[in-house]
Parts: sequence; C-alpha cells; structure tokens
Amino acid sequence: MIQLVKGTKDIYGAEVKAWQEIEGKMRRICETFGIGEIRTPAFEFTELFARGVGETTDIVQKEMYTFTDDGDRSLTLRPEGTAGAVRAYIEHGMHNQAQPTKLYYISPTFRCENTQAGRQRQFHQFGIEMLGSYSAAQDAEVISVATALLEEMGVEGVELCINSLGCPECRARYNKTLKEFIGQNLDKLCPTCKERFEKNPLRVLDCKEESCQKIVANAPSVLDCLDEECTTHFQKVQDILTENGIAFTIDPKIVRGLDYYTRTVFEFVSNGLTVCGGGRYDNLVEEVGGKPTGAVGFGLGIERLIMILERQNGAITETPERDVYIGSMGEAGLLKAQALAYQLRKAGIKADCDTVERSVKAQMKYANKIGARYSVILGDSELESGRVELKEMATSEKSEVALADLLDILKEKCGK
RNA sequence: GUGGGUAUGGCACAGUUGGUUAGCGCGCCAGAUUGUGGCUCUGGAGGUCGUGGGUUCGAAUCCCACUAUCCACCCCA
Repeated sequence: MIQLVKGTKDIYGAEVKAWQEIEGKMRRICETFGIGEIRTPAFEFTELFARGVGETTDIVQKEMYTFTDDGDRSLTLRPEGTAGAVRAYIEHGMHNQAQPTKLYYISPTFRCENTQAGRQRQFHQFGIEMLGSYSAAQDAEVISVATALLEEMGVEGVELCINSLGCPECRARYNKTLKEFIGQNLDKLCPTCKERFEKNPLRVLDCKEESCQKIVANAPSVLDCLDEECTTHFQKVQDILTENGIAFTIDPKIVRGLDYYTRTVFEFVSNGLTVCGGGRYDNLVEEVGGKPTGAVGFGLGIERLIMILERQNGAITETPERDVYIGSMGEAGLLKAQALAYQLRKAGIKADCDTVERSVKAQMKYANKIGARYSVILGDSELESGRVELKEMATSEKSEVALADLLDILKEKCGK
C-alpha cells in the first residue's frame, strides 16, 4: 500500500465543501476590493525565491523543495506566493497599467519542514499583493482585506498586531542599537538566542525563556528608532485603520521571517498561531529585476483558517441533499429511471437513481441516506398506467401524478 | 534538525501480569409477508494487530530499528 507523503493531505467529502465555501468568500471579497486573480506556476527558478525571500532565511536555507530538470536548471516548488506574483508583475509589464495593481491567489505552497499543528509540507495560501504605491493608504487597504475576510468567515478571537520595521536605514540603525543593548548580556542568553543575536536580533525580544525576557525587558523599541518619514507613514496606517473601525494592537516584537519586509508588518494571530501575515516590501520588485516599486501584501494559511473555524464551530459535517430519487424495479423500470434522472438533471434538478440494481427497500434506504426530498419508484405497473406515486420523504405523504408531468411538477417544487 | 506521546477492520476505541479461532460501538451489506426509507431486532462481510528484525514453547502484548502520525522547540501560513 502506497501511502500519503508526509505532510500532505487529501481533501474530500464534507471538508471539500468547506474549502469551496471559503474560496468562494475569498473570491467575492477580492472582487469588491477590485483585486484580480493571478495563477502562477507551482515551480519557478530557484533563484527567484533565493533572491526574493532572502538567502539568509530559514525558508531558503532549509525548507525548499528544489530539484534539477533535464536541462540542468535549478527549480523550486513555491514556498510562498509573493515572489511569483512579483515576477509576473514585472514580466508582463503590469506597472504600465494604471496603478495600483491588485492581485490575489489561492495556491498550493510547499515547505519541507517538520509537521505539527497547523503546519504541513504542502499547504494552501490565499494571498494578495498590491503593487505600485508607497502610500500608507495601500498598507491600510491590504490590512482591511484581511480583516473583512476573517470577519466574513465568522472567525472570532483573532488579534491583529501591527508594527513597523522602518526603511532599511531605520532597520539597520535599530539593529545596531538593539545589538549594543543585548550585547552587554550576551553570555546570559539561551543558546537559541545567541544564534538569534547574530542572525536576527529582534527575535530575542520574544524568546520564551525567562532569563532572556529579563534581559530584554527594558530594551529600546523599534518604533523609537524610526526616522520622521517612517514614523509618519506608520501613524497614517494606524489612522486609516482606526477610521475604518479596525481594531489592532501595536506589537514592536513582530519581526517576520522573510527578508523583504520594509516599514509596515502585521499578523493576525489566534491561539499563538499566525493565520495571516504580511507587510510592505518596497525593495522586492527591484530585487527581482523590476523598477523600484512600492508594494504591500499578505499570505493567509487556509488550513490554519479551517483549524480555527473547527475549534470554534466544531467539526465540519456534511448534510447531503438531493431533490429527488428515482427508484426502479425490473429492466424496463431501470431503463426509464435512468432516462428520467438524466432529463431531470439537465433541467437543473438534483436527481439520483439506482445504478447498483438493489432491492426497492435498499433503494429507499439509500434515498433516505442521500437526503432526497422526494422519491418515486418506476416499475412495470407504473410504466403501464403512466402514473407514479411521488413521495415526500419528510412526511411520507404520497401523491399520484402522471409520469409525463413529473418533470414539470418537480421543477416547480424545487424552484427550478 | 531536536525532544516527548501514539500506531489494532472504513471511523472511533477495548484488549487485563505475553497463552488457544483478536473484541465492542458507529458505518457498510442482507433479512424480519411477495415492490418503499428513518426506529427496533437478527444475521453477514471486513483486520498479515504500522513495517522489519529479536527474545520466547508461544507476542497485539516485552526489546531494537525504521516509517507514519500527534504535540512542542526552531521557524512560519
């Protein structure tokens, strides 16, 4: 027996219904925001992700599915959605259109890492990217999309946290300040934090070790190191969010693991798990070979979203639904039942019929299981008389109707 | 990559200090007056007890390895 690959999942039955519903909501909301869909390939040149996501990130260094094809090209399964969207933006000269360019995608995404709650090797990201603006209004719009979406899904207890990392100059300045501050107590940090100190000092700020927390308690905040422009930008984002009635908390410890973020970064967190994370990335387009272009976006994990919804609303259950079941007896009945079901289906009625050649009793049982509202049985006597008994399953009430009128009667009853 | 838990029919589980044909519930199939469901009753199908080794007269039960899964760390959606 060949089994599923670690970290992958089949989605079927009741669950796939939930997915369709969620995807439908995503598409509808994007339409209201004027965001168009983009479908990029599942794999790209490795270099795109290496440069886009950042050579030093964990994603690039240890989590990518990279392979070489026949032509000796190094390709990689997308580990996130932004790089591909940005590549397409440049490649198709979208910057020549009226800006901003607003894109969304729902796509399988791959990271080769250990699995755990809310973490798979193939998962699905819904993401949006808005390119062509440096304004804080664009940041706020992106955050608004995520907020509206989570609200539409009926998600409760998710917290929006925002922060600003400033422009590269501010960031460098803060890194230096923080390193100087922490550096005094370097030997007292936990082993992980010693690594963090070198790689990404901001991470030390939210270490769970008590000893590290103690050291960091009075550390300077990024927000105090921002220059005037970055401060104004961040303030403006907050003002618009407030004006929109979107609640948020400022969390100077949000860092994000992707290198490309500048200025605004944000996360929607539920139970310590980030469902949605994003921010501004003003240097990425240029990094990937385009002209300097302001851009903001986010990624949202669909599996994580479903996880939250399940915790909140209980397991997803399926209630099957069928308008009518056409049962049959004997060869002639079977023939007629197949044809009738086909006719009904073409008229938009959810019809089903016996294709297993079971007993009438078993057929009725089946009709009940699939949630049929009505049922009829076609046998020799019905074919002879041209009349059938239409049974309403919920009440067991039967009414005799002409076989020839069945289509119209069902159309009316089912509102088709 | 690191640490801990788990692994028994489609699903959820029981299996006592290792002992004969491995159980229960749900689900599935069939029957309970010959062509009618939901309730009840009866019967049935379905498991090399994750895989491979080892200990033993004998292993689902003990030991080792591997794999998968769950949880946590790292990191992230």
